[in-house]
Amino acid sequence: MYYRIGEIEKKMQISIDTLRYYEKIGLICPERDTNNRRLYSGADVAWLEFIFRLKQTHMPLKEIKKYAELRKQGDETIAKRIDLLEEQRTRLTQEKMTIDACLSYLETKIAHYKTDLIKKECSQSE
Amino acid sequence: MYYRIGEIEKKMQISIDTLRYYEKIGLICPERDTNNRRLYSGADVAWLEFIFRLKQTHMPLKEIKKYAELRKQGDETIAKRIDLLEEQRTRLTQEKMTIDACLSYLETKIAHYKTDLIKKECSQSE
DNA sequence: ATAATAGCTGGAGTGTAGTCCATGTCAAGA
DNA sequence: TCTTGACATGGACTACACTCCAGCTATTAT
Repeated sequence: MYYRIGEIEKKMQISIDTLRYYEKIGLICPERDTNNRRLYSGADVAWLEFIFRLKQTHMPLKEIKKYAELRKQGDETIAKRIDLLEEQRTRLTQEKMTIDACLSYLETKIAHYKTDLIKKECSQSE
Repeated sequence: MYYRIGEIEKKMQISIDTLRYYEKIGLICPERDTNNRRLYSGADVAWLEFIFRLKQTHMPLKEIKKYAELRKQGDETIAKRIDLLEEQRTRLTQEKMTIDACLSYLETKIAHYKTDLIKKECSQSE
């Protein structure tokens, strides 16, 4: 099953321009039909989904590209790819901790503001 | 207690250029000494810490600036500030879920690659 | 036959968040 | 007095990740 660029745009949340940009920087390389139009395979779709996930979690395209390069080089690079994925796992675990720290900071701040608000209301009703 | 820009740079992980940039876009407005040099108060430091946290969790400077504007306008805006902080809390909770989804995706992928590696080793030892 | 639709290319432009640089001022130490 | 160090300013430059545009081609619908 193949998809054309417009179908991919609708299927996933990636604009045609972005898809072409990703190709330009070497992230993805779909086949072409006889009229030179891009044909994205099921494997391409899976890869785009992966890219999408990595981007959602703030991996820069440069990093994603490293992984893409390894994919292109074939099975010899599987060990290296595992390394990259494990690094990313570590980063994400770290990031969750950062978020938790920020969340508790927010809670404290919100709580402070709320008591400020109550004080204000009291003084106004005097 | 006041700090000069070089001290702030060392104290926190923010370069002098970035500190001046933040001032330019109106995020922070330190006092000045008689020689026009910036003097950051303890409150400024606390505010920079807050900015740092928000940035760590990917809030764009524009959003941070909204909050900064409300701060400048004084106590009347506390309710609005609570709204912003609660929105951010929602976003971060959401983001944790995104990260978890990506993490389980990574686990699956790593597991697949590892079985691939084992297969490869077996076929090589034949 | 013609017009609309979907695609192509190369290249320019945009927004975000800095980062760098030339030039200048001021205070303190040798 | 002279130099060094820390600061100031305005403005140019950069990296990243798109986004837009002009001009072209091929397929489909009327």
